[in-house]
Amino acid sequence: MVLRCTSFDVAEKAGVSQSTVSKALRDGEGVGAETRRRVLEAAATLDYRPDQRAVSLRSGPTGRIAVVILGDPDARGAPVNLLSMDLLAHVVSAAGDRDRAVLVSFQHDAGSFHASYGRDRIADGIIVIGTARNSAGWRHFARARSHGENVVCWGSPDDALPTVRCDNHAGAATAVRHLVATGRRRIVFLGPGWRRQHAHRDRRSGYVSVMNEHDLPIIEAREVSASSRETEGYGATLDLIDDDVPFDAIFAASDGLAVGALQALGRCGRRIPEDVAVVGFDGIGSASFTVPPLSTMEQDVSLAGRHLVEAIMLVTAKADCSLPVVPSTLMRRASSDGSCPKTSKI
Amino acid sequence: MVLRCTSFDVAEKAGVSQSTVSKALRDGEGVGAETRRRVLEAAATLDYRPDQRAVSLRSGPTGRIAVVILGDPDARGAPVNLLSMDLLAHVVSAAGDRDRAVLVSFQHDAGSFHASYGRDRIADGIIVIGTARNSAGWRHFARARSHGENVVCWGSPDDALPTVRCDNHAGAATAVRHLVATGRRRIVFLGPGWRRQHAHRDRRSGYVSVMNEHDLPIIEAREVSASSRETEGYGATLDLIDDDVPFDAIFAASDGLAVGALQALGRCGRRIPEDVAVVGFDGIGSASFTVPPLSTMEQDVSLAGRHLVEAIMLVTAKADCSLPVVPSTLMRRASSDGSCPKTSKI
DNA sequence: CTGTTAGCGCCTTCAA
DNA sequence: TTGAAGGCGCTAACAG
Repeated sequence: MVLRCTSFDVAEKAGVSQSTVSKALRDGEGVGAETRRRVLEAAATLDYRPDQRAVSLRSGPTGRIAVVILGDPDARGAPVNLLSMDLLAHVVSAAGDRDRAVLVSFQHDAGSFHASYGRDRIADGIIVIGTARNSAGWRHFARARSHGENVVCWGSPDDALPTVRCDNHAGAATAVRHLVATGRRRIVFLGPGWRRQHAHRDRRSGYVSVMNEHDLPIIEAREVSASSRETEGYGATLDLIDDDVPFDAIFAASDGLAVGALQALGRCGRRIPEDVAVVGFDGIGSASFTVPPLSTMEQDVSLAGRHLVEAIMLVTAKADCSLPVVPSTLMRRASSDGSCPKTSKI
Repeated sequence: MVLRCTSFDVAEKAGVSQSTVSKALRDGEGVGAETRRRVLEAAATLDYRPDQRAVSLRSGPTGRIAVVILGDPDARGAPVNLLSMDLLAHVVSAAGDRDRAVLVSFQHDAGSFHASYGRDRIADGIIVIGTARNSAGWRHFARARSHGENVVCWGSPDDALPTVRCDNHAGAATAVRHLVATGRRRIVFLGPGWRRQHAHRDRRSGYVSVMNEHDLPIIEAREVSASSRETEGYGATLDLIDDDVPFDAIFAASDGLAVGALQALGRCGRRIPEDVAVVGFDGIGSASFTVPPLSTMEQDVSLAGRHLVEAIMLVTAKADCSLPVVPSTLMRRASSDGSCPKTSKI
């Protein structure tokens, strides 16, 4: 076991005072070269490292960022939203690059939300990443912010918190234009069961505007609510088929929905992309491993992660920051491109 | 902004001394009822909360657990191993249940590993979750442990660290028995390109022993190394087909490999499961969303998460603990069960 | 250039 | 029952 060893031990061994040790180990400013050498040597042989709690206690901010993954209110155990997890990974990486440690928690139950990271001096700011459905959660963090917590977020259904988001309208328009350009005319918009959210509205409006541009009919899948996006997409697509709605393409507002649609189409014998082209939105990594690989609007999560970290640092420093919009790019894969299957990643 | 407010402020407002505040807010032992009431009231109106850094500095352990996700050495940016992320989520949940905060970091580059959480008093112990390939990483954490860090892990290729793992041999045997029971005879073992690891050996040995039991031929896919398991599985399966190896089932040592196999089989026109049944191993959530849904040996990640947290707490407390083995259960889905597609989750 | 002296905010003996 | 005093380990003024 490591015996705890303090700067006093180092001081004794080097034959200097404790404060000299502190200075020598920090920047070395105002310490004689020879003295500094002795201190460094003593510290090395004793394997000394400063207690970060004391350092932090003394010098103000904690140097930590809290990341809260806000899950579905009815989620049991751990959440599995792939996009959130993907973004989490990038936020952690970006925070590391800026020398910030990251505290992570998963929260979903109303009644057990925890947002007092700043007050408790556990972290300097909070990044909330979530799906829009947990209204109680979003409200809780909005309130925490008005009580002085530093908060920025991704995925909020509204504008109560400073938000980093994707350019949903433009991305949706790009996706739909791609479908139109490849000859599709009866393009269905497949939205989530829960529609009261920013991202969904913007993606839908992008779809609508391009369809109008081309005088094509707006076709919307019925709302289906289920425990996962995949199941929603599956159910909604089956409904379309049951209702004998003619369609030759689906633009899904999220990859989860699109994956469900692929399954439903497969089960009903529709060929993809010959009979129906499918394009999703989000860019979860596993989308490229569906059969056939799913075309999607891929959000730049890496950039989003960096933006979130920059934003929380600025907010914490009380600096003004206009929150940036993250671009998305079309990944053409086999699900929307019968004539060109080689664009598939594999 | 929250003005920092200390126990001295509360003391002044309540007309008592600071140490009385401390006691009153803690357990209330040895404090008069009326005094305590006044203190609580003052604390409430001032919205006082103890600075956790000071609390921790004073009272020993940090109350935090570090979780390190060890990624592929050549990973650029953030890792995407689904099982690791899934497990991370469960570890964080389990830690929350035991009142431990979790610090997360993603590490992959040799040369920038960070393991001195204990020495720096940043956390009391480290849970390393990783894929076996990052040998340098595993070595680094093993060394850190011998220097006094408290470490437990999941996914280590060897036994240098206390490890929580799945019952790989038994799980593999279950999977292969299932294939045999449903009439398959020429069952391929599809392993990863990188074979020097515990999990792989045990899963292979489970396969071999059941095949031997039934006098069936051992058929192993060629090793293919690629940047992802999916691509490895894809390539290895194509090789099998190119080599005209006859087979009617694939048992893949991980779901990533299995997903790649599904893609390759799909592209070559083999029907699943009529021509080839496929069973994976791991239980990443998205396996149920492939087309067709993938049968797999699902590890109990939730239990694994709890075990890891328990283990690190015991190790930290210098208590003995025998590390438990996590069971896996067969999820029968359409990829291995032509006659019974309804067992699919959707 | 170095050492002494105050704290950071809290918990915990020990007297009163 | 309460308060005064002494740390936890470190940083940062201020003297020497």
